Amino acid sequence: MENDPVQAIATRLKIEREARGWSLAELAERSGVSKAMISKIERSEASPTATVLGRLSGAFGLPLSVLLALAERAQERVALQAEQPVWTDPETGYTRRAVSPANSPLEILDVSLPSGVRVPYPASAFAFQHQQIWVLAGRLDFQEGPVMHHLAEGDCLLLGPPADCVFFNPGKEPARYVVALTRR
Amino acid sequence: MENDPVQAIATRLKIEREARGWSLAELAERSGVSKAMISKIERSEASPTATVLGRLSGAFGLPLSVLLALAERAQERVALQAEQPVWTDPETGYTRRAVSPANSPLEILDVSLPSGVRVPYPASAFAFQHQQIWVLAGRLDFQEGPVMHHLAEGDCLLLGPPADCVFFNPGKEPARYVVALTRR
DNA sequence: TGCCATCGTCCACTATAGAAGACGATTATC
DNA sequence: GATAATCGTCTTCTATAGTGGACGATGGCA
Repeated sequence: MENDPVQAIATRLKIEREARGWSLAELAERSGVSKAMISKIERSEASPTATVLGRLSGAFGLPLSVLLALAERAQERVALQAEQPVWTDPETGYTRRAVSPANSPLEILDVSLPSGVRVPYPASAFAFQHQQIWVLAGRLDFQEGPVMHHLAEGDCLLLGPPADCVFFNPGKEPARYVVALTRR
Repeated sequence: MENDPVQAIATRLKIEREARGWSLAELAERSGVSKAMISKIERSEASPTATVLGRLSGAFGLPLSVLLALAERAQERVALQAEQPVWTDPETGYTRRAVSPANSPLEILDVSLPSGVRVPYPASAFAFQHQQIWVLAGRLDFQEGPVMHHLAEGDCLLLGPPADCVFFNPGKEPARYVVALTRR
């Protein structure tokens, strides 16, 4: 029953930070946690308190339980559907499911966007990662900086250099799409 | 983005402990965390470290992420299916879904037990709670102390005084059943 | 009534989480 | 090739997490 999550949190924290292209200083500013402490946590030289974990997950825009669920799957090779962490935005109904076992250099997300919902995504979250969007069902209007892409079922878009983006579902049915990303 | 989980952890920890009828001293012994510290955490006078949270969730037999997911839903009244914490035992495929929004005096669990799987449950986990088992699909052999109950689809069993129990699915199909429990 | 046993909280002390800033290493810019 | 950012780690210090044990309250039980 011995279950120290310090190591798992360490590797996951580093992954989340680097996936966004953030330095220690930048994550420190966004989260309000000192960069010295973040450095220690990432090297598993400290056991963060619940308060600090809450600040860090908040900076990533993730509920703490989802961040930990991702951390716990660190060494798994197979991710059963029932074990995949799901996060639903209670306001919009936007749902994001982490399909890939964690710690893989390639991550797959299964996203469902309700009809009429609009989700912005800041450029800073895209830095240092290559990603593609593939629509499984419904329609998706994707604004990439000044450019607007109209995607329908089966379409796949490769994202360019980092820009502020917006996901929007113009249809009447929920849009379901895959986000696949790899880090630089 | 301010998201201090200390209060939510406090109430959830107390619920999990009391649902099992454990005193501070008993949880302290099972988890290896001092009872003084557990008392502080339950009164949200301390922010537990990841290490301590790992020991506590381990004592409850829950992954840390599930414990936190339950804590996060503290003040919700509606629990969307996608938000309900699910835990799957990787060895047996046993799946448990927490249906009720947390902090309610009545809790509903949606359990799926694969064919041929056997799950023991110690008497200590039952103390101070009243519970019923209702089979939705498949068959379930439920051993309650020395007594064996054979349940089929639609059957509902009211549990007696605390005893060591075993869930077993003798059928070829997965068994799906509801566990409803309330605290004393 | 008196005596244990057990409950949760409080106290004194130690270990460590966490903040602020210094430091060497690396890379970009001219 | 010198200067200046910026990176992550290390150092110092303070706040607090965490432990062991004492304490008053409560509840059987003789």
